[in-house]
Amino acid sequence: MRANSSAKSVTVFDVARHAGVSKSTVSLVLTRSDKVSDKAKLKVEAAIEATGYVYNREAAGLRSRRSNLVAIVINDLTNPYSAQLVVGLEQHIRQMGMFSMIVNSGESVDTQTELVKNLKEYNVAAFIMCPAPGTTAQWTNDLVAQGFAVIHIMREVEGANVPSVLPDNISGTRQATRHLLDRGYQRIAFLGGNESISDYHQRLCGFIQAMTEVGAQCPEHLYIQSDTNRHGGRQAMAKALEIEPNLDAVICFSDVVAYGAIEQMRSCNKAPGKDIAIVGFDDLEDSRLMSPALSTVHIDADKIGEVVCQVLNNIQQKNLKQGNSKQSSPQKTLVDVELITRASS
Amino acid sequence: MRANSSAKSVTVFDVARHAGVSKSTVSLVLTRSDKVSDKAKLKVEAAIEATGYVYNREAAGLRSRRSNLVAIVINDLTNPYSAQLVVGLEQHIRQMGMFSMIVNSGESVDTQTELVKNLKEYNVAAFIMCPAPGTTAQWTNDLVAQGFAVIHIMREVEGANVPSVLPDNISGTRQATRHLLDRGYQRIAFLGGNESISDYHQRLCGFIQAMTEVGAQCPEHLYIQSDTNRHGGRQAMAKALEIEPNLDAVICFSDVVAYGAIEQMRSCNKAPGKDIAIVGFDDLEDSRLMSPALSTVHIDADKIGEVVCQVLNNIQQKNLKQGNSKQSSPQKTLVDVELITRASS
DNA sequence: TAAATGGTTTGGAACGTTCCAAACGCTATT
DNA sequence: AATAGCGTTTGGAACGTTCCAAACCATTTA
Repeated sequence: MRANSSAKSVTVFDVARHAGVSKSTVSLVLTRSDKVSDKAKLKVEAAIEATGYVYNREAAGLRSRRSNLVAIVINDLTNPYSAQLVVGLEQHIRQMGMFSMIVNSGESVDTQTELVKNLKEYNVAAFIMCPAPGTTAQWTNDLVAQGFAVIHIMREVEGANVPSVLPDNISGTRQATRHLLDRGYQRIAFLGGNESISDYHQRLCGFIQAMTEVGAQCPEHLYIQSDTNRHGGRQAMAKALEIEPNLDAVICFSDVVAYGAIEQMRSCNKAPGKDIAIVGFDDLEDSRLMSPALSTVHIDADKIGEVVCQVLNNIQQKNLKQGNSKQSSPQKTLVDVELITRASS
Repeated sequence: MRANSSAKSVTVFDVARHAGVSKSTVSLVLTRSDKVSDKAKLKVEAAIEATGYVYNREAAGLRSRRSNLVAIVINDLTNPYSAQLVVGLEQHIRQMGMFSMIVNSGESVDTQTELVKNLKEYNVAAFIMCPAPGTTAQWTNDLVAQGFAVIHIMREVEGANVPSVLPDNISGTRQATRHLLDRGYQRIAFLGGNESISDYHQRLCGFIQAMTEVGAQCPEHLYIQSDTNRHGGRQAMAKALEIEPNLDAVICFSDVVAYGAIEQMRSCNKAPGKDIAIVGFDDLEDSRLMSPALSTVHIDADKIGEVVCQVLNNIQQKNLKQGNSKQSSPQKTLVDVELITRASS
């Protein structure tokens, strides 16, 4: 708890007295109202500076019921792509005059529930979340019904009535697969990912689409699920080589999975990019710098942040106009992705 | 801004009516007071459940001036070690019944200033921060004087009157250097890091201590500063090899720097662990999984979280007792580190 | 029986802001 | 000179909680 300073804090009244105006005028300046004269505004601003006044958002929020607090509920901060995404989001949110706080569910739906419950008490305006596996449509829709703006990123929840912003996963793996096929690779595995998350289905779908488009047979025995971390990548690669020792290429669910797969290749004396081609997904900075550099599907984290903010803006506009007919149209925005080919394929 | 639900929100009064008690009794239950009968408590809890009441922390904070919001101001979320640290902190903070929010300064002191200014408006109880380079003692002390609890992690600010929790950097690089010397390496460089952050000095100091302890000469021309990311590591390694082509070992400021250095070694056809031994600092998960696995100094992120919470508790106890004699004793807690030797050395 | 005790409960005031409707001060119009 | 109009300013009430001192009630004590 905050230190209980006996010195009472500086309030609008103090500022008002110092500026020779009323508290109401000070409030108008604070809320950037346009119906206050420039003269008054200057006086008040000077008084704020002089008194060391700090705005009390608790009091303001209590009275106005408004909030400019946005919660970013991320699935796993230790995943480098998530971190990158969050940083992009943060910047755009700040640019639109709101304040963002980050919390981490660690892929646990229970933690996520607990966090959101707490955040509601803080009167956040919006939840931008990458839903943990197991998030239900019911729970999500309840949140919306309670008047919170909710936007899903990276993942969708079937039946949830909220807008989502996603990379074009299907296009990404489709491009990657086409690329491998064009280069003449034949025995291709799809490594990593997990059925409980929506992007897995989409990325796998792109793979299947590309395969069927060229009339190749889909190697269902080579869809190898795993945890979406480095260790999972190793395990998936090991299993793939066990099933098909003559594997000549792999598409990975993510770059991190690819890193694990590469480690595993190396410990089997297979050279990535030479013996086995490999393509990732995300385009982490490391993928560009490692050797051999990893071919991968680039997702523009900054662009996602931008789109999320647009969507957020739309929701707020709509809420302002329509009052509270919570008929949100759950649009889905796909952000373009781009295959980057490097030495690994 | 939060949707302006015309349905007025459920308040303590509604709960009180539903439970057949007064609002004050409800408040006592909410604040977990022990001076409320079990019977009343049960009735109120049932009413809370039935009415769908959500606690309004803005109102509560406005009246009580208390807060259980802790801000974690991290220097760089995209740095994997920072992310790991933050996750550890978050867990411990939640365990002690407080709520933590994360914000990212991105190593920019201006962003940091802006963020903290905003956070003050939200009445946060404490700032746990890894100060951005350029953070001044004056600014930090002002923050303390305003009644906020401040704890520095990972880095210190000279002259700042706040407790800090740090890994034992000196011991870490000292152990690492001793290890290399014991193994017979002679031409050792110290790669990465930057004078503007306190841990650089400490880690370099450990290196120098170990060298002088065995009577070796300190290779000042091989202290090569760089950005603390992968790219910096590459550059530093390149420079080191230019200065001393017969280099046989390097100590890196961090694992991430080591990753970059390894890439650079490889593109010069030097095998890490064979031609040049390399040791990192942080012990990221990747370091264990890569090949050759990276020797490194392990920092226990979870332990740091634990210690930070203890320190936070102490501050709060003290503030509760002493009222507001803000005579904080800025103790410094070193968390033990451990050298992990692997194939890279 | 009356009074003291000690644990519970309670209503009113307060926290610092925004909202609202009324008042103000100025210029332009009648 | 009186009025209308318009932009600016203002005081009082309200937001939902906690604090506080007083009231209550069931026991125990005198």
